[in-house]
Amino acid sequence: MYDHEKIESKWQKKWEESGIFHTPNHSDKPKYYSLVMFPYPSGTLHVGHVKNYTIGDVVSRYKRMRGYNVMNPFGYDSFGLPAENAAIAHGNIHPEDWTRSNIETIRNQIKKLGISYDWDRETITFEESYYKWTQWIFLKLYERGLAYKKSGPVNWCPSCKTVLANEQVVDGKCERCGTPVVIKQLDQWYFKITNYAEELDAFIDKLTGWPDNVKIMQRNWIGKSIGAEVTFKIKESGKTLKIFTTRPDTLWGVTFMAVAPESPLLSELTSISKQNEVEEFLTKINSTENRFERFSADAPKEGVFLGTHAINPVNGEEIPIYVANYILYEYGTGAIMAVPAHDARDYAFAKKYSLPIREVVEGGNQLPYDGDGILKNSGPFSGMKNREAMDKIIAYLEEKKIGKRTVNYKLRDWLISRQRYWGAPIPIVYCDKCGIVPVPEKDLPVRLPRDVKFDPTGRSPLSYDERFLHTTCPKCGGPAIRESDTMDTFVDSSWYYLRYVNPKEKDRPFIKEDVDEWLPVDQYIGGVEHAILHLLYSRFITKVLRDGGYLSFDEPFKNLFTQGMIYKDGAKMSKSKGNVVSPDEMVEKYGADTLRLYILFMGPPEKDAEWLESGIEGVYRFIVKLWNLFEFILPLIEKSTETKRDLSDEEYEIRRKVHMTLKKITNDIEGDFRFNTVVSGFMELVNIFSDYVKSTPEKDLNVGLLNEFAHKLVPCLSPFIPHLAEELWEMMGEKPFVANAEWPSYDEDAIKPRKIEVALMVNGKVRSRIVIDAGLSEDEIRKIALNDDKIKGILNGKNPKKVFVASGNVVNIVV
RNA sequence: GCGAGGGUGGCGGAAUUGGCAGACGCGCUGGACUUAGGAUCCAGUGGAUAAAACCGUGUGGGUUCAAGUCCCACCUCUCGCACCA
Repeated sequence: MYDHEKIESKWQKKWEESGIFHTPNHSDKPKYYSLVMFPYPSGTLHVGHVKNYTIGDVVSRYKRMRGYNVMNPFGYDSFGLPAENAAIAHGNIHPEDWTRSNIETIRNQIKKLGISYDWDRETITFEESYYKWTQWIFLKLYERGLAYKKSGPVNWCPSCKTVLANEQVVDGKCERCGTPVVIKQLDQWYFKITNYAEELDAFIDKLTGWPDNVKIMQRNWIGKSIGAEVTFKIKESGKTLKIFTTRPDTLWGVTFMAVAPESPLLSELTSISKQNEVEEFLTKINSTENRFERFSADAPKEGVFLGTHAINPVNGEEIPIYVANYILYEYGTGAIMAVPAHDARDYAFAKKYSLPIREVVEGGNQLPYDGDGILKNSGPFSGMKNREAMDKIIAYLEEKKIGKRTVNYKLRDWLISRQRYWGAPIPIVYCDKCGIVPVPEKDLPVRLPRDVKFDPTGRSPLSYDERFLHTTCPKCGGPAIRESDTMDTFVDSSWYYLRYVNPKEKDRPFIKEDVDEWLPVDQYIGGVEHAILHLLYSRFITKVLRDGGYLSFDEPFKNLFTQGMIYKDGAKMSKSKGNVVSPDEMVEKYGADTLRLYILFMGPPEKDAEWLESGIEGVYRFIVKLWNLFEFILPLIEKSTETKRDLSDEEYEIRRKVHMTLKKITNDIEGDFRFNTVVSGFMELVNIFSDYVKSTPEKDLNVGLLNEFAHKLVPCLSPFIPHLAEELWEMMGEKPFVANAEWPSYDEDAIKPRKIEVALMVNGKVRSRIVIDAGLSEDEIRKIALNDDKIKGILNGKNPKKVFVASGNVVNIVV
């Protein structure tokens, strides 16, 4: 009887006692760093997590069997809003206690899944020993001018009561809670990720092991565009107005200018007579009902003439300046030159306010036309192809000192302050005399006090804690006030994969030599939801640390795999919908091996999949079938004295299938993680042997064949169903652990068939089948095919036009 | 609107890259064993048909001895970005 509970607890204990999954930092073996995205311990794990960790575990165990020194660590992203909110929701229990108890639970859940983590490397981001170094990273950025404080418009979530980074705002709503975000003017800390925009964009090309969709998302987010900055003079004031354009070739088609409503230039560009009208317009578009829809692409284009004019530097024309709702303050210079003939938005605006439209690119059959063509009405550049003229026009602007080549990015700096309790305090103090002073490295960590009222109020809870707040200035020794905001959790998670290398290190975040040896991560596995946030931040922090001399590689993650989600009843699992599948229940009912195998069997791992109870039952049946098969054949192998026996044709074919399956599953793992077909390969093979054993009298069974099958199959099962594989391995009389066994090799010779079945087709339709010896020449096959009775009947004496023999097992006769 | 990836039985999904479509699993049908079956085992299962011929990979065309796979046009779904000048 297959008893999963007994087998699984037995081997989990043995693995733990023997410490076989502890990875030394240095080894003769080649290294392999396998990493899964660590969880927020804001509750218990669901089967979606199990999918992530199972894929990671299969990879780790497979690579271990392939002779690598595999690091497979685990940790908890345990600071931040989710944990804090959950703690508050559960009756104001302290976030630390809440999080710790969740970590306990999760750790136990994972141990029951038989994941081969090196628990000595476990890392918890809220612990002082970790966040001390998160603060250290802040200081390193500060030293290099990459951490700065500025006042400006920020995204504020009224429900979470904190600011959010741009990356955390989705469709104008808070990424976490879905509350519409409002814009506030606040003094906040930023990381200057824009300094790395160029490299973050350029190095995407080097991420050959990343899925394309993630790379495209990062590229879009960074939003690099090449163009020119052009300076227009203001006729009335004599001052200048700079704009950014990607289409300097259309400069001669400019018929008006437009500035963003938020632009600080607005007041000086507004003539006295227009002030009231402009005020009214601003009030209107900032009203609550218009505030969000204004930023949608299909909002109507609206604006007001400011009463002033710009002078087009290339042709001296006077053009009116407008304020317009479709101009984004944060992009470019917050002002544009408008070319209605060649831009749909400018066109709509021009139509609405009856502004002139001048075509300068010939090509399209209607306006607006934003494609390529021949320039006209464009002074010295008329008659040229617009693409070719582009460079010449920029050179012309530079020569006349009215413009220059410019690169623009959509990426904006990373806002890292949070007005919440559960995070790493920003290590800064404010001194009346010295101003902003960073906390010296020797004084780290700046401890997060435990006893504070941490309910969200809109201000950091630390700002009410007098004992935390008051300190002395590290520079002058005078009284000083601590920064009370904490850091975004994404700062914590942007370097955890480095800490895993030296998790216990006291004097530094990690040891350079070790990190340089282990990194980059060979395989990173997680959800697509982190395609921009976490993955972009981690790339950024890696580059910052590299430039600070703390590590020597450019990119943290060599290969990335994004697994699909598991749905239930057509929806994402959530507590509120009551459709969460608990791994504990499944482990109890079917065992961890079955759960793991089912999750891998559900479909291609990168695709979303629907959880079906009947599906896991099917996999459980397979496991039992496998168990029963081995219970039957192992005693036969044990008591057999038979040494070697020639294989019958049937046995040869079965053995061939063993080696073919071995080859197939090895390819499927090495290829694109096609674990679903690996599992079906196991099933097929077990079916074949079950049938063989059932249909053959016991005395006629080829024990050598059974023995080979067992010794080839069980190690292959080990990464997938590790507990059962260990148990079978032991039952076979082998020494533990099969987890340390070598990945079985296959014999190419055994894959060569003795006999092959050939499909005989006439005009592409199968009309007959014959079995022939393998290795016949095409001519011989052709002859046999034409001699086949059924074929002869169909040909009825006629001569075929042509006979194709394809890949040895298909013959097509054309008549 | 722009970008990416998909459309194969009742369902999840396979198909040495142009060579016998539907592997494997679920579900379903029939049978066996049973007091019982939502357990297990056996057989069957793309559609249509008494059976064969026949029809079948979103649609229409094309290339080829041969197309799920290649080419052209279209329909449709999912995801991401979305006034980025």
